[in-house]
Amino acid sequence: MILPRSFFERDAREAARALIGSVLVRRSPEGETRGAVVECEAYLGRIDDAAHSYRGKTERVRALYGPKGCAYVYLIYGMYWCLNISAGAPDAPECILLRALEPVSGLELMGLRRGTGDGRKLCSGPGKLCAAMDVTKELYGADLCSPDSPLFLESGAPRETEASRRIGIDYAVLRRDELWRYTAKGSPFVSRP
DNA sequence: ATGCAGATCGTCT
DNA sequence: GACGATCTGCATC
Repeated sequence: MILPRSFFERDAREAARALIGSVLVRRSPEGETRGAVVECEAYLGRIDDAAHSYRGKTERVRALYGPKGCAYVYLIYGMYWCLNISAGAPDAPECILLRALEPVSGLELMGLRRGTGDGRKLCSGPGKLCAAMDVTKELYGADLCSPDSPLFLESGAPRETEASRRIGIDYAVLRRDELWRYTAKGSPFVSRP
């Protein structure tokens, strides 16, 4: 069952925690790949100095100001793409960063795109999962709640989750210690223990 | 196991 | 003009 828009129309922290165990599905000309979400982080906007929307609306984050359940894709360090899903109450520019997936199907294609055969490392990071799932700027703004979307989420088996500090945002003096990173307990597919 | 340099460019000040 | 919500390979302990 595809996750409805209402799933994302709530506090990004709640949606992020509930997202663990869901399955990200990518349909491309080369084939279909699937991965269960085992790690993600919530970014809250105006009150969160780690969020790209902390300082308001800019061209890059315009997807966070539209409908929820849409893709916010950005380039980091000039070479890796990162995938976020817009979430939050209306007018709240929040999002969920997908950080790691447990490969479910299409492993061969993922390996081809990633240049590795190690299943544990195929999607164990925000840049890695985008490479494995072929997520690029072309999917910017894509509606993940639409039936014919090339990228969408399916509900999965519930998993026990844990909360921890977000990764790589030590510059965010205000919110660096918030436990807004969620992981599937004990999963060997996360980006870090 | 831990650490660090380098790659590379769009976005924002 | 500076800096990333990263990843990889190579060096060292």
